[in-house]
Amino acid sequence: MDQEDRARRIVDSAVELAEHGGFEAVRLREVAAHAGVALGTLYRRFRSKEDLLVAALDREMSGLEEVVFRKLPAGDEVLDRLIGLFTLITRNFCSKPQLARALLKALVSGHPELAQQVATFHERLERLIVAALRGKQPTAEEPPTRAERRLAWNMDLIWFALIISWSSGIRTPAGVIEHTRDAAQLMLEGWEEAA
Amino acid sequence: MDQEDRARRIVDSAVELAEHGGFEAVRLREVAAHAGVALGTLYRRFRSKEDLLVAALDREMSGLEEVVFRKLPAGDEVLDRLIGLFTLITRNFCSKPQLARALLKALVSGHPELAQQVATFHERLERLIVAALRGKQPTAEEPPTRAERRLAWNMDLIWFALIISWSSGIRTPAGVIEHTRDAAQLMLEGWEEAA
DNA sequence: TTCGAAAATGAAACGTGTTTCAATACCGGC
DNA sequence: GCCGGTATTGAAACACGTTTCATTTTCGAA
Repeated sequence: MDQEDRARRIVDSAVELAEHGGFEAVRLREVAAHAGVALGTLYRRFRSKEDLLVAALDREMSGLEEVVFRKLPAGDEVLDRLIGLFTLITRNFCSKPQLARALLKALVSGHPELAQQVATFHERLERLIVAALRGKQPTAEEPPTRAERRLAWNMDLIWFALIISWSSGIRTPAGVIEHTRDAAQLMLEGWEEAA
Repeated sequence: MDQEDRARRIVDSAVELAEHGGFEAVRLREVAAHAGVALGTLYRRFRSKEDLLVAALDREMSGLEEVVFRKLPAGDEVLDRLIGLFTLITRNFCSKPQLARALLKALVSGHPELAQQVATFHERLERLIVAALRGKQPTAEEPPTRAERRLAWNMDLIWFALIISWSSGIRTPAGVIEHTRDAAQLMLEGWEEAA
């Protein structure tokens, strides 16, 4: 029951509560009680509710990375692999809607102290996209090319905006995937010959 | 001092407070006092703080539309006109950072009752983008083509994600503009011959 | 002008994020 | 084993979004 354990249990409790009732259901007194710690302990580890939920998002991303890197979406065509990746992560997010919306809300909360973590989230997503582009994980010897980073960068933004649209209630998961495919097609025009 | 007036003054007060102190500075008791109405009156017109701020965003968008439609960004090239538009709206947003962040926060808050207004925001932005693409406003006789809507749709998402990045503190206004240009170039490859 | 419904008011209350603080428990070094 | 500092606890308090409600005001129709 060291400090690590405490932090882990706090995040566990937050995730559990968020899965059922979303952002508002993550009542910090309840999180603390569930985790078996005092409210002050929670605030020693996490600067705010948003900070806590962003930590939870970090963990979710790790799970996603493990899934993706273990078995990269197959497909002979770049487009197929991209679509495979985005289908995977969109389904992954939307399968726990309340949790995903809570984590997204924290991510876009705009708290300045979370800026670094927000940046990291996008970097991790871009790494996944580059891996899907290539069909394998980039190595130190073969770092992402300029073109790859450009495309990953843009697809990250597109998917991010789409998942927020879903979170806002103006798009379905299927709509997110469909539009992501359309954007990928648009941006991949002229890709094969350039490669 | 009819109902319209009251609602207008409430939004006025919210904007004024947001300009100085951002989202947290929009304290509803203060908004109501500034507007000369009771708190209950505010809650009769607006369902929540986010609803109020989205109404303020609506008004800001009207101002932006007036500016853009009065003098559409010039340029012989499609790309120049697009860049002109996004430079304009990015500067417009970022010139009142606290206000913009407050309005964005409300926009992405995920409250289901705001879904329609969020959708409308994107539609208005897409209309501006199509106008910039053409160099003139679309008419009923010449509605946006499929290709135009596709591009506007994607550029809307890109810019939206970028402005949220700015709001999160991970990008500067110049970075937003720069990246928007890059995305526009990428998506405009093969545009001229297709037109 | 009068009447009734709708709107507005003022004030209180509630829930929850966040802060504070004194008291206590823990833990590594002597 | 003892000591000092650090982490934890429990509880209280504060701020602010939101709700409620009894009372008063406004306003259009008869």
